[in-house]
Amino acid sequence: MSSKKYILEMFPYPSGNIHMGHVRNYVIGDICARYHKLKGDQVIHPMGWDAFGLPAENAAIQFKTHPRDWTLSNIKNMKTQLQKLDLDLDWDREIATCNEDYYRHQQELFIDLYKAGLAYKKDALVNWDPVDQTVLANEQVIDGKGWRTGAQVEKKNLSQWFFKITHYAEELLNDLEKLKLWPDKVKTMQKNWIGKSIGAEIKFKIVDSDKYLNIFTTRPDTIYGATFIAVSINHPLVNEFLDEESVNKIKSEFSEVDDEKDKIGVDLKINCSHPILNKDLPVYVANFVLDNYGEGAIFGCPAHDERDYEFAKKYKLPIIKVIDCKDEDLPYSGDGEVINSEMLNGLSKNEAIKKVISYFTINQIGKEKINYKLRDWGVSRQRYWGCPIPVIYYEDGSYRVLEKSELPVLLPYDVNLESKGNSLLNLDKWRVIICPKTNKRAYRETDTLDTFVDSSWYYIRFLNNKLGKPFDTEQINDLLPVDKYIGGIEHAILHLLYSRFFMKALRDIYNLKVDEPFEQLFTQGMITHKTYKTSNGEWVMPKEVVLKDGQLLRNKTKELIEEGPCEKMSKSKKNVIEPDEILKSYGIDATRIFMISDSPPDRELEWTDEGIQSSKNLTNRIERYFSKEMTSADLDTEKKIEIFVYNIEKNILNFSLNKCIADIYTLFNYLERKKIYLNNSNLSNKILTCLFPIIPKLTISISKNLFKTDKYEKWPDINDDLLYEDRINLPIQIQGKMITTIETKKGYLEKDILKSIYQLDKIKNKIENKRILKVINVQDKIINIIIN
RNA sequence: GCGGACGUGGCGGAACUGGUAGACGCGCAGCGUUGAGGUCGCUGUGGGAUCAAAUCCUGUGGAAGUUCGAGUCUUCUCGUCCGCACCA
Repeated sequence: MSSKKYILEMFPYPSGNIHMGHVRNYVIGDICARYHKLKGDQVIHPMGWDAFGLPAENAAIQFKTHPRDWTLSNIKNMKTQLQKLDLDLDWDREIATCNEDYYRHQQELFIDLYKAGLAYKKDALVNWDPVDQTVLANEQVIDGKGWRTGAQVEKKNLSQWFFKITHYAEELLNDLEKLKLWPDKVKTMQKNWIGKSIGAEIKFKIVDSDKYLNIFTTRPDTIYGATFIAVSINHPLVNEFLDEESVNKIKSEFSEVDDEKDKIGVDLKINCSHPILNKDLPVYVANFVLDNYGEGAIFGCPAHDERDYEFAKKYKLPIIKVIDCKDEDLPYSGDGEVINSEMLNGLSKNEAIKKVISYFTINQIGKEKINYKLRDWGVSRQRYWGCPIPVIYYEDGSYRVLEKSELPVLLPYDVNLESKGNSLLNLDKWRVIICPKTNKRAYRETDTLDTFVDSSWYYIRFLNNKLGKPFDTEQINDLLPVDKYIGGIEHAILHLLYSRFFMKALRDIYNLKVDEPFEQLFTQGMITHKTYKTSNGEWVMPKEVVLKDGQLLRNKTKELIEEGPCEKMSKSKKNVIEPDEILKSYGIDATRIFMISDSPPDRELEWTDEGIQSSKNLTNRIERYFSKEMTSADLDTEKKIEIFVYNIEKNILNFSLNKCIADIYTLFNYLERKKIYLNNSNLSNKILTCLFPIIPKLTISISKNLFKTDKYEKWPDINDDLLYEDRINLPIQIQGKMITTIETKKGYLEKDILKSIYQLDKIKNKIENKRILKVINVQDKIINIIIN
């Protein structure tokens, strides 16, 4: 039964060289792809380049070249390296996102998103990376630092383009359940990132003003315990009531707090009235209120929230208990009976929440509200080397998103990268145009799109990379989702969430029948290596280290080397192994075997010299085996080979590739021990066909010799009769403990087999003078004898 | 703090829906082939008792439970790794 299989590995950033992580990734995918081809499936297995991005700009400055030249030459080099890996890739589907032929279609998609209301522009407080001089998405800020530069991210108010990913928050969350073949870990990470919580939005009236302050809470049941209000320093209210100087003063005070968890605040000297009680609550600016969650404002209920409690203690604010608990348990945030709360007294938490929300709704001071942590995706980047956003601005500040007929907006080649910030800004001959529609002077958008936009739909473009429009609807419906998507876990949120959003957005715009881009996700583990250091802390590459008289020495200088723990291969720690060098000394087949042999593919793989050597020994052994003179094979051999075919197939389908290697050893151990050599028999062909996806080069060279062909045609069909094993070693237990086994035929009669079992010495000794209470016979599996 | 994954020999790891724990590999030890060995072949290898063997005991982080039977299921506990983290 042939079907369509789309097998995809995450495409690489063309940084210059292929590293071992790529090799592992692509070998895993390649084994799948080759297997499916042998099964007669119509396989799509493309490769391309995530070719826009900042490193190219930095490298261009450093090496006095151009981002485009640098990128294209890297692509050329890496393609040569990839081709040495014997990967069965559809190179005619190749794309590079920096090519006009890719990004012009992306500009079209941008226009469609805009028309659908899914792309919009707004002033927003954004994450500014001061080193890269660009805005970052929330997903690209880790621990308050830029994901690439590690620089402390600043907040800036800028007018930016956004994609409305929040429109799909609920669906992105719910559809995680449909992704049965995704790792739970990734799904949980996305779930937490989307961060749905159900609560209420409450309007607090600002005293002596006709304005209101909106606050989101998941605990409206504690409203009677509210004793203050706190807002984030970036809340609009702050700018309204304080001048810039005071705001800056507070900001610097906040940034001086050593421990980020220390709670400090400044009294804004304004009050809000309590929505139910007749009292006023003071409003503070507090450092612990997040501006990017909820409304950027909270009501403080010190008795039942740790942070509010700490804050109230510090600023001597009242603490009112409204959930029944012991005083020493304060702050208590658990469930309990509501007290001190007039209309809610005696209710449980959930009852109280329900009742108070309905009260708010009726009196129009609040309502039920579902809140998500997920924010809209800011896609503007103040960088040159990216996809131009197809928008122009007029002198009056208004803008126009271009028509599709005005595309493409080409990225100009001649730029001065040495200038500060985005070099497009200084390129007036590109930036300034006369709008063909209005004949007015206009300026092109100089921000470019986040490169994660490029990678959000590349798997679609692979389906037809030559089409004059972004994609063909029928083809998408026919060939998507990707059946197996293989890559690193580091994209668990960013790329994989954005791609899911894109698929859904395109579905809605174009009436596609696909909801999710990737049916199965497989995250491969990192490759690690021991680290080596000299006594003065200098990292040393593994190839420079030699073992002499039990001591590790640097081969050139004879310095003593300290061995450190196994860590992810990284340039900075120099614990890297270069694929090119390994290919030279061990060949591609041994390398492919080692990539999958020692650990399951989703776990870490430790690189060892012994490991690659034993992989090499295995390829030598296989080659040697098939060069021996043929001997005759018996039925048992045929059965063993049938089991081998069955296991290899099962293990490839499960991504248990390490077990495939074990299967290979098991088979050859058996054949060689019994001195059965198959030479150019059909059985050889069967074995070699199964080995072909794993070690294509070697198996082809063997088949040229034995069969005078360089092709393997078809994965062997399994003969179930040969898999069936008639004779078994039946384990016998007494009191559930293994005693011995007895050889027998399947389908034995219990009373017959028991007769022979009771004759066995080991059993006889144990049951003498005992009464047999019960015999449990799990037919063809085990017999357990219970005695008193 | 919240969430997730996991804990099996000297090491990497096998063990399908509970049914012979340690497949396979690495390492180690012994023997052999070879002028040589990043080679190859054979044998052994969870721990303990016994000169040795047959044999016996014990054994999947720890404690308890369910079951004829638990690495696998349940509860508690300890530990490791990863992700998120002042999320109102």
